[in-house]
Amino acid sequence: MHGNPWWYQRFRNFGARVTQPREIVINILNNTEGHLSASDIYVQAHQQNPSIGLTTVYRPLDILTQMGIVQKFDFGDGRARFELAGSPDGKGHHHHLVCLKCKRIIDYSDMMKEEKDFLKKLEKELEEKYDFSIMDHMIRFHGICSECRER
Amino acid sequence: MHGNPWWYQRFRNFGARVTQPREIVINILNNTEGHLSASDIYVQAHQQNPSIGLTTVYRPLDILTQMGIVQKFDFGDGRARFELAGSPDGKGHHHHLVCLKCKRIIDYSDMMKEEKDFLKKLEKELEEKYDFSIMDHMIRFHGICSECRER
DNA sequence: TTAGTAATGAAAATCATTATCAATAAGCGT
DNA sequence: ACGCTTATTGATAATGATTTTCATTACTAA
Repeated sequence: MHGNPWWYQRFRNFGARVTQPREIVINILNNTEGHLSASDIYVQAHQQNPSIGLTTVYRPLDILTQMGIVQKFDFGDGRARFELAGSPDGKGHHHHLVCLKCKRIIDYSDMMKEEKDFLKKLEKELEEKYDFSIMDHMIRFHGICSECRER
Repeated sequence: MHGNPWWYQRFRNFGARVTQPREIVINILNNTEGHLSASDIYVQAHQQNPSIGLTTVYRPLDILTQMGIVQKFDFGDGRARFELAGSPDGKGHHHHLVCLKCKRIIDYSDMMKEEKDFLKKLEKELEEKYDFSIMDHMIRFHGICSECRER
């Protein structure tokens, strides 16, 4: 409300305090491209403030995920990946193609208009039928990327 | 072709042998409801054949996932979950609502006709644009279930 | 300022998954 | 059916990401 980042209020509503480690983790996610693992984030966080340990990266990530600010992914390479969730209709919104062989990830954001139309109806139906408050969604395709197909 | 299960040929095409452990794992997935973890499957497999160890459950699951016969999920409770993929238009086809608080999973299979229409177009576009062979897809919604909302 | 409590940081613990390697068994040709 | 070749298995040990623990520190409200 006073020039505070957009997520300050969400923290308060959630009953969570705004702390430096949490702020740092959000900023790293906000400023870095790609799908970051906990230790990717740790490296950066630790540079910014060497007192921050790995544990203190996991915990903010966990709470941020519960709040719906961060999305947690498992692409099958043995470590979790994190991204800012962003709003489902905002510009950063995208989904993933995952290669079953090499685990390569391709981001796409095609046909978002059609996706939005479809999901709007579907979400409405699901929320009513299952009495469930939908906060975000995730769409993923599995298959074989061009490089793996040629081998 | 001679009364063999449907997946025999897919094994051969993939260059994999048809073995008892693999057969047992597929049958367990086929006969059991829900989202089974590796050790859920191990318990049953070990009952059917006590010589089967945990390692020999993980390995078939891995290869079956690579073949696209099995889908591997991570719902955030620290262990992977497995399901027969089934065909995207078959009867078992469904997706998930995942509660961010209690991790409860709700299966749904609503609006499959609309989903199919939407995905058919989207997949075509993605396959061409990214030169990627799509084998299956996964849709998931995150939010808060009715029980968690009331607390 | 002080009490009350949430959050941190370091280290140790947990626990699912993977690697290793000798033993076994599929599938192929004969 | 027989043996050959090699993928697969099974037991164990190793790995490594994530959690737990607990004493310390830092918010927040009164």
